[in-house]
Amino acid sequence: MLDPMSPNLALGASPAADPHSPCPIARALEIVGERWSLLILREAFMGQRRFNDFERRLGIARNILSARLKHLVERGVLSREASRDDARQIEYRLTPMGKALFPVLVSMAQWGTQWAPCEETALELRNADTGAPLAALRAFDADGSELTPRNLRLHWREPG
Amino acid sequence: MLDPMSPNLALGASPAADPHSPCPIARALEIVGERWSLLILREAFMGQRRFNDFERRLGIARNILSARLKHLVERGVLSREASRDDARQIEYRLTPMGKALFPVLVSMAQWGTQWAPCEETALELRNADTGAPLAALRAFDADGSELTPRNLRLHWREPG
DNA sequence: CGCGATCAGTTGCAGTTTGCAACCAAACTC
DNA sequence: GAGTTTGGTTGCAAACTGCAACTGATCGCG
Repeated sequence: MLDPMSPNLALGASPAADPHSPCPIARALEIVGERWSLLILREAFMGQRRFNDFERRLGIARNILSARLKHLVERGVLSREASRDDARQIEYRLTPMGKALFPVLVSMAQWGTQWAPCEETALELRNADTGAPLAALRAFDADGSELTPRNLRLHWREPG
Repeated sequence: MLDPMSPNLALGASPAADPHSPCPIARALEIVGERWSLLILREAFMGQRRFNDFERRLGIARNILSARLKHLVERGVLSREASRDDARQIEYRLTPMGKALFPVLVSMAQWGTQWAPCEETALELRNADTGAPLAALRAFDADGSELTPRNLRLHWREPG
């Protein structure tokens, strides 16, 4: 499956979706990087829980939805449980692992709003208490200083 | 291509990669949601600019890399220019649109580090000036109040 | 200039994934 | 117990991915 002698195994190398990549971005993509996965999670964050609702709201093929939900459940992003009211109905809910993906969706939504504008962007991010719109995501380091793209650096750890 | 009468065109409906979706997340995914795209951008943020370097560091097939770079250039995420030193070498660089994707990569890297841990996570996010590690992304609203997952709400805009 | 090497691709083909539509079984409704 | 709803599965066609081999422009060197 993976050839350990491959020159590609130098740092950063990975098939597009390797769950054992040293890169956390690649590992995240193995879990939520397939087509539709993040849109399913968007709906989950907006309160949807059921197969038919995901299907209708997304316009996704049923077999694909089935495969994605299974994958997300296996990876621990969603939980799967039959409804108490009606044993036919399966409820898919965000786990803590799934809820922790919120910043990923927020950063994508903000980027899409700014850089891929549309006649009508219909998704809004607001302070639920005051209604104030979301301004921006900001990064801080362990000392509490704010980081900008200029001084926030992404790099491979030196071995040793 | 798109049937305007489709019941799926109720809010939130979209093929997985519809550039005209009212959802900015879907529009973002149309641009950077294909396999490999975010990993290519990771390398770009780490300073890579050339075709052969992307290929070697990612272990990606050349035709796929070619297609992804073309797509990212067409969408405005990367610029493509021949090197002044050597006309064979093409330099792919992040545009402002591309640089603005940094929070997406950061949020994914943080999530992957926390929820898809590995023997050795080798990607680090640090304050370039002090070396302090990144703590977290934080969201603020237009009034300057900090937002948490509890009071940051994602919802469809009411029409009208 | 002429020759081989390098760079950024393209092409052909096989295997995988996606998507549509039809089918299915269990559980609820009446 | 017949029909409906829910959450799937299956079969098949089309699109996408990936490997390997090929190409065409440019470069460095003698």
